[in-house]
Amino acid sequence: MATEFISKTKRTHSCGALRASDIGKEVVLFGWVQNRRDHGGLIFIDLRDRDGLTQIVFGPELAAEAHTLAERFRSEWVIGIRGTVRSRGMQWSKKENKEVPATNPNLATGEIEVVVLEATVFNKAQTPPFEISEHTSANEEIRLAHRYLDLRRPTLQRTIMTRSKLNAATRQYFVDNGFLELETPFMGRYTPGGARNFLVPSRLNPGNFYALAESPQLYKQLFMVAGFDKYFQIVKCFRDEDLRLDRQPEFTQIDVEMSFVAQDDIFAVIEGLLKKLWKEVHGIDLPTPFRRMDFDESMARYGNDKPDLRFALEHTQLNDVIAKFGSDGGVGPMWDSVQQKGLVKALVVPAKHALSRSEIDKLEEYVKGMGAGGLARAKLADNGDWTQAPLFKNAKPELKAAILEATGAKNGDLLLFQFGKPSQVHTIMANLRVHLAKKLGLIPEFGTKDGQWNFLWVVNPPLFEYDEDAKTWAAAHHAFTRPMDECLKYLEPESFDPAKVYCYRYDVVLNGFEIGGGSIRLHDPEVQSKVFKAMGISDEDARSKFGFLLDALKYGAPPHGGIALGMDRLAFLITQTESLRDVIPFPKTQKGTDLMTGAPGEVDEKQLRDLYVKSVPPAK
RNA sequence: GGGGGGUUAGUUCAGCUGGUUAGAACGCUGGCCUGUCACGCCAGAGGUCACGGGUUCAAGUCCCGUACCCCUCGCCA
Repeated sequence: MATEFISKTKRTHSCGALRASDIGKEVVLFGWVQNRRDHGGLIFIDLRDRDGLTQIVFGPELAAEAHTLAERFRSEWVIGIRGTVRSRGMQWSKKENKEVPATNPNLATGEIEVVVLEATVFNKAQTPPFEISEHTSANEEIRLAHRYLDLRRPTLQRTIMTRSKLNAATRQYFVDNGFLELETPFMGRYTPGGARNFLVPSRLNPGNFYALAESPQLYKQLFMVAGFDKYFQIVKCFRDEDLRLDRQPEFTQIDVEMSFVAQDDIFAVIEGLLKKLWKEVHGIDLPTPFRRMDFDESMARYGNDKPDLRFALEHTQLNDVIAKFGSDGGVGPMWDSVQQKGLVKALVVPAKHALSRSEIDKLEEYVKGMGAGGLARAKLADNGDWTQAPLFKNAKPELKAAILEATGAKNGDLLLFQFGKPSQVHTIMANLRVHLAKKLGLIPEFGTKDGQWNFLWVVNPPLFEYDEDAKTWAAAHHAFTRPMDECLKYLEPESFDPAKVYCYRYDVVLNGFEIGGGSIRLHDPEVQSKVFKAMGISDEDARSKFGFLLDALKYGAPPHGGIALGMDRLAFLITQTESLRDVIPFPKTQKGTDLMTGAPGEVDEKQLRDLYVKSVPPAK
């Protein structure tokens, strides 16, 4: 009967389509039973598909057979109905003390209902482990285990459909602008450096492994060498690193590379794309060009290279102030830190956000969790006294005055300090800043208030960073980034100073999340060789690691550069959801497992033998 | 690898200072109900208190360990 129904009776509308203008039409709807309200006589059912909800009504005298069937309907049964669209009846309003139209303003289809003439059941459903609705409160673990049910919920359906829209708009944008969508291998050769790779054993080549691409970086540069001067791809990438709220082991990038361009050209292309995406999804016009900030400035003021500019709570670096007074300042630990090439930073919490002592103690616990020794503080009393500030007990008044001047702190404000190893001080203060902003209600715990889209380009970072362990200079990002022309002299032997080499690298940041990053590449083999030399990598080393790319650059490589945007992060931010997992249909847990399929799982001994692989579980 | 939070009914949670038969809401099952819309009313079923040890006359509750989930530092060129 069900199969007969579906072959004879074709769907005429989705469950979100019908309006008052359709009244009188005979329609066929298919969908899931969201909800049954059985009045003994009349039965109301909200029928759901991905487009919305439509109220359908079964009356005993209208279609007795369908009504009898509907008495047995339960949540999530899949049914089909044929019926007539009609206006909803009148309803007695106690509030207004008169008859009012029984419309439901919460539904797009709330002006109408479909009175059923014929109904069929395609499938019954077990009672689901959680309610399939907008307002489910089931936790993520149970939802991930039944992801196919979670994906049936309107919220998730909307974000997944938005993602589809982002994909379509992205392709449209690049194609319209003359880009070619080209594909690159997932399985490639392992290249050292960067993220840990997932490895795939080669059956045909015993003992050898493919690496899953952590990005198409090298291939897209080779496309430039080959002359495909505008490339894009929406592509999966794989990185075997620890997961976070905004990191999954497999994720999607919008990968872009262009020839004959300078940094500004790439910015314009990406700003155009983001403008289009925000217009498409939110109907708003993002102001462009985006703000730009030097990497060094971002580190100094915010402690990282992805500052959230929706609020202030900026850092102040106090090294100069502390150094000016030296050991006379009376704050020994800070002076020691400055002498040991450490960093001293302060953050002012304005008086209006008054924090209790126990709240500040909680902040101290929070920063200790990141390895801080403590959280030095000074509460400025209304008379200007420094209270709760043991560190400053012997501090010179002039030093205190200088700190106030540098930070702009006023009576009633709270000063928080970190000092020590620069990278650690930056990280702790950067996280403290965001943590405080959430706690003080300056930004929401997650998501984005409408209109608060703070885009930013972070530009001009140093090319190298010093590797304390290896005692060498290493590429801060990758070795194929072009140094700024005015910095090239610091690669020459007579004025060698890697710390002063800045480069054409850029990150695009939105509300504290890095949504993309790229660089202008090194296409000149001579400069490339100097860069390797600065890192202590010989030509032979470089050749053995990146030989094919270095070769390619010698055969007439055009100047080129590119960027990759994190599609998942973009989707997560644009949909204002809580986590990347909300915009990935089948995401993995923090340990990289799939709670639905049970991946990763064990395999047969024979499968391992075929691959010449032996499994050695960790000793307990 | 480190720090923090969590795990009690199908779901979300409460369960105090260790003390009789572990509760609530929603959901589920049955009944009643012709204008509801997260319908309403009545009744009922539903528990390996994550797992393993330990302390105790007595453990959901205290201690130790393990597993899993979440946030985070490290890591992510």
